[in-house]
Amino acid sequence: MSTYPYKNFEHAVVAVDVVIFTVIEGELKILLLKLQEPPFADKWAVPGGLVKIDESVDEAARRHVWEKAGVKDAYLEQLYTFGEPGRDPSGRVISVAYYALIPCSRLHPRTTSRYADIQLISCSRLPPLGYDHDQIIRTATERLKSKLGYTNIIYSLIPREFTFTELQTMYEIILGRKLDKRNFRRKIKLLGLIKSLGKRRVGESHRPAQVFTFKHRSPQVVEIL
Amino acid sequence: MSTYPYKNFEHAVVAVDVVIFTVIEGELKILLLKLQEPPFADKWAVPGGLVKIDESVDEAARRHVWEKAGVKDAYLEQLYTFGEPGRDPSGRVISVAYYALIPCSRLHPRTTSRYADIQLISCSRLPPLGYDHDQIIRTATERLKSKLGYTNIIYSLIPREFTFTELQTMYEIILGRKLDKRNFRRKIKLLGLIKSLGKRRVGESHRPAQVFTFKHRSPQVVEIL
DNA sequence: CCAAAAGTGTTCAGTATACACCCATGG
DNA sequence: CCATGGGTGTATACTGAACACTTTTGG
Repeated sequence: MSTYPYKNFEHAVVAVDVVIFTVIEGELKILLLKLQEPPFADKWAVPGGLVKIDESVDEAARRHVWEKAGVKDAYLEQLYTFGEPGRDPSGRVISVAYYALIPCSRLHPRTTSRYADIQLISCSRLPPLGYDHDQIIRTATERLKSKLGYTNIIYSLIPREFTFTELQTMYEIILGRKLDKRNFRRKIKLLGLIKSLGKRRVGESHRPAQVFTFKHRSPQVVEIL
Repeated sequence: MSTYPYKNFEHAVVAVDVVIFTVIEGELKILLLKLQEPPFADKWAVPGGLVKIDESVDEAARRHVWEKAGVKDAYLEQLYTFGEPGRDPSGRVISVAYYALIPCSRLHPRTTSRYADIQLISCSRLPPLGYDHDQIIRTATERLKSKLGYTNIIYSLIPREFTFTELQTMYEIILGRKLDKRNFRRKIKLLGLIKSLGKRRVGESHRPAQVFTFKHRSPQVVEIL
């Protein structure tokens, strides 16, 4: 890096912060770490950290998802870049925020010595947060809700095999409102995004439900709601 | 900054790049600068530069709009952050891209010693661009088109006073397709975003048109198209 | 009187919404 | 046989799209 031209420029440094969503126990939850050191000791924060000199910003975000949630191929999307001086009291840090979607079945939170307490916490009962992470989480939640309506990204949040009711319930949990069963099923069928696996979910003290899966697991723009 | 904690971290630095749009001569145009030094001599680029240590990223973008276009209160919106290593051959620069909207009547491009050639160039006839600015411009153009459809931001691109046809033409130029006059007028009237100024555009060898203005000049989400 | 753009309603098709009952299973 | 969720169709309101003629001015 001897030719590095910005050596004498007093810079900001770049970090990423990742809001990791999952749906579990009938709620939309976020993976949070308990901070142990000042200036935000005992506050909570989303996973994040500085971007290394030789990795892309996307890679940095993916690395943090892997380190804290144990998943390598989560759905990951850049949200917004937060760059107010003063958002991090310990220095000029500009943060590129991301959000990730992980089905609860695949998520394995990992504690580390630096973050002894990692928890999935419901979006509707957030604890006091450090930095500007409340703002980041609000932005992420809005984006997720909005994107559910015009893309198929829910495929990345639901287990590979699911029933129609499970799919509908997942929408209802995230959107925070009830949907009409018949209209929902007609719409989803018409879009042709999912296919029946020809088997049934048995042993549940009611009529067995067909099991479905998404035909494709890649983001598409489609009018869902 | 003696307590600055990241001194020994080999960082990326942060820049902004701003795609400045205007509509003039019946076309959507972008303000471009001709680069004069390697590695992109004779290529073109959008205005941009490093973020200063004591300014927010938004402020840096606004500063570049002022320096190159002579406008202080343009509509400005963050687009996306481009952070691949290698996007700038001269060092690890992460760029937060913005786009700005300015009515042609208010735009005053300014040359500098560093950028002797500044031009407004049609989106449909872009010259060879340096860095990843073609990608940034594509992203900006898509966002602008999409946002026209569900917000009122066109207020920031049209002169303060305008006729109904001028408003419609501006949509048509940006979207690249014709709209139906009667449907368009009904929709806009129904939304109640604009008001007649009670005067007419005279002297144009056809029936005089009413002159309108936007009631409010702040971004709102409304279903336009 | 001719050219040019302003201004104005109705019809139709497609989509979104509201709504209720029978079915299959486990206990 | 009872409780529980699975599964299905129709009628109505609303919204978006297509479409043509008269008016007013300047030259």
